[in-house]
Amino acid sequence: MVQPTCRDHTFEHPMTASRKIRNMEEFAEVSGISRPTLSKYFNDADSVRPTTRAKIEAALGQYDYRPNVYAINQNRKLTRNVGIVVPFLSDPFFSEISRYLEQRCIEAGYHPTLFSSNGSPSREIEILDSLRSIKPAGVLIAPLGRLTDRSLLEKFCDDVPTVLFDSNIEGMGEAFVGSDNHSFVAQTVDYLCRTGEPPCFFEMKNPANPNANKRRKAYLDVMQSLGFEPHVHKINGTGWGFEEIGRAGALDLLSKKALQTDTILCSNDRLAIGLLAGCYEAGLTVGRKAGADLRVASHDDHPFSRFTCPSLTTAAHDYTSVSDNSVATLMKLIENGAPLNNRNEVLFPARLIMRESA
Amino acid sequence: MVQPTCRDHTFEHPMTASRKIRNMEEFAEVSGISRPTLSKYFNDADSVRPTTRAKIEAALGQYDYRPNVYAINQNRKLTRNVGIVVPFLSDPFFSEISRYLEQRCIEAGYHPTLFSSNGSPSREIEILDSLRSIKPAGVLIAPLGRLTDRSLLEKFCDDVPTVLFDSNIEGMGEAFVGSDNHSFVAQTVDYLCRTGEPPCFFEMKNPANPNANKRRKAYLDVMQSLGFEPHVHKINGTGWGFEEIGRAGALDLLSKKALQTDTILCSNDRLAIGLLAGCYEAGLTVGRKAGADLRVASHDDHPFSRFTCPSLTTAAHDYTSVSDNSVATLMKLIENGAPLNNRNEVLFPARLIMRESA
DNA sequence: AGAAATATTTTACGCGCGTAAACTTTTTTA
DNA sequence: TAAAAAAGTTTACGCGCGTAAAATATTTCT
Repeated sequence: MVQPTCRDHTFEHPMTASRKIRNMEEFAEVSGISRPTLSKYFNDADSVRPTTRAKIEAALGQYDYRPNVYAINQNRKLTRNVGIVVPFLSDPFFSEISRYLEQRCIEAGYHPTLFSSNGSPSREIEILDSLRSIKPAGVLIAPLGRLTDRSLLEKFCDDVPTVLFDSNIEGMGEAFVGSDNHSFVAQTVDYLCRTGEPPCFFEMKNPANPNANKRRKAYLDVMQSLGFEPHVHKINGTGWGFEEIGRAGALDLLSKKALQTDTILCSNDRLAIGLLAGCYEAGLTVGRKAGADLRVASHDDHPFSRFTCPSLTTAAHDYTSVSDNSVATLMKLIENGAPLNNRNEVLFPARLIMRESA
Repeated sequence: MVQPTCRDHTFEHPMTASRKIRNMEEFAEVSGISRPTLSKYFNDADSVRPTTRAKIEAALGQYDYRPNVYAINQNRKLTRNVGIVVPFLSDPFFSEISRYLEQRCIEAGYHPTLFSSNGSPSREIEILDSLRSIKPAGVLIAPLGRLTDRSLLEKFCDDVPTVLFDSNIEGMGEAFVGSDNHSFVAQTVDYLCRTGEPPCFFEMKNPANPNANKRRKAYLDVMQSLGFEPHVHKINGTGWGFEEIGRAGALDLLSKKALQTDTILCSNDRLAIGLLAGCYEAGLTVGRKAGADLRVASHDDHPFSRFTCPSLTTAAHDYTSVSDNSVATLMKLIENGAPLNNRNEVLFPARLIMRESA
């Protein structure tokens, strides 16, 4: 293997004309603290006496030494690594929640690493393999759902403390933290029925995400309990291009004049964004104001649903609670050092956000 | 430290009732291949004789052994790790391009790790520190821009082969791969001027991203060369909530009736999305069709610009070329093992996407 | 101040693998 | 088929750090 030559120069830090520290041994010499104590310090700065800590940190200020991560971890059963796995990072919902999760892990003193399977089941498996090799203390995963290889994920969960979030897979992992889909749909349906015609339901034919199925069921439930007849429109399309699927589905539905009501409830905001685009193209106006052709509402409070035209009435995830609770649960698991007796499931209710579309 | 107890069970793989392999030594025993040869194999499967390789892979099928990543890397100058750093992963442009970059790195046999500084300069520095500790063979970074700590990044680039993408910082890193902002603006301005009133320019007052400045300059240039008077509207706002900034800026601008033209060119699509929302709220119609109040165009071809109402006319990045070229450049750097003689800069032109907004 | 409790130092070994050197086997070339 | 070349094996050492045990030093308590 070719070695870089020009990068091997001994770099002199401007504020310290001191020697370059190659390992903990050398740092022990210059700091006057023994290596085992240093080792303790780097694992937990509070485990050494304050005076010792001060000396170490003074030396750190001068010498810019950092323990070798690989050497630290190779001989350790537990690292402080945490894996965060999502199905599709380009989906703003997941990039948003990942941001929260990362933040919480860092605050808890862990090192999060973010992975996206980009909708590919094989990539999801590869990620689990990569994760094994970094010996994570724990993993937070929003699985693909229907496309997830259940037996492989199950084996993974046997070996690594794992908390599922967003997409539940029955019995998988030590815990699940997510949103209460029934609460989402109950609020939107209830609101729509109170303020106008009862909604039909707009969703993909074969949703990969388990939440979609729960939302449809909740829609049917709530409509029945309110004494209205439900109408479900299942549109074609696969993959993660929900906006385009929603747009095409809307155009198809509108051209067939298949709507029984002027109110559409979408399974999720990304479909709704596509549907709004389709309605616009078809020349239909959307909104709750008198004179509009349609009302559209949805679920998730996607970061951009605030900026659609009209802005989207939706049921919002409690991003903060979901991410706080996911991380807290994982930390508890890790610190317990053993699986929970029974699988934990926590669901957070939605918050209805009334905007202009319905 | 508490050790997990229940996870320590010796797990028996269903298809093989064989012993658990703990390290390369043990795998050498069961595979009948010596450890140094195995070591060669795991570093480069093609570096061993085909018959040997077949034996190893047969054993791998049975025993499910995987070398310890930490042990592999701790004693190595060069790893196959690659860092990918972006300023804001929740921005769909960056999540999209990260997806491409990851893919290319994997195809090239490297292990990409994705980081987002989430708009925070201090987090960007922390990421550089984390990166050092995983001894990356190279790094692809889209720096924050104006807020980036230049001297720290420069020091990092001295130590690690680094390619900048999207946001250029003069002289930083071995190469820059990005988009030709002049080409973006030239195409949109030219198109707008040919088809209606010359545009004014809509941007943030203090853009963190260097592309914004180049786009403004290009706007001024192109307008002058076409013989039109330029008008730049600088709106208030900081941070990465561009849509909201654009929306508030639009409402402010419209309420002041400060527009000199019916055509607005936005610095980027996210501002444009906010501006469209603002126009909608203000009751103005946007589009190229007769009867519309305003025309709006922009730059980036943000993944959602296809689904705004109306759909957004914009200048598209060549995502593929930028990511392919970034990764190819980095791989060349890594394999060379030495810095380039002179810094490489590659800019890709835009592709005008005509939609309904202008 | 003296004893007890707590921290630190010394010493020593191990982790899993990279890698160099010398030697042996297999394959290729003449 | 013998010699040369290539590949594999043996042996041995090192990487940087975790960590246990015993000895020593420091702090805290009575």
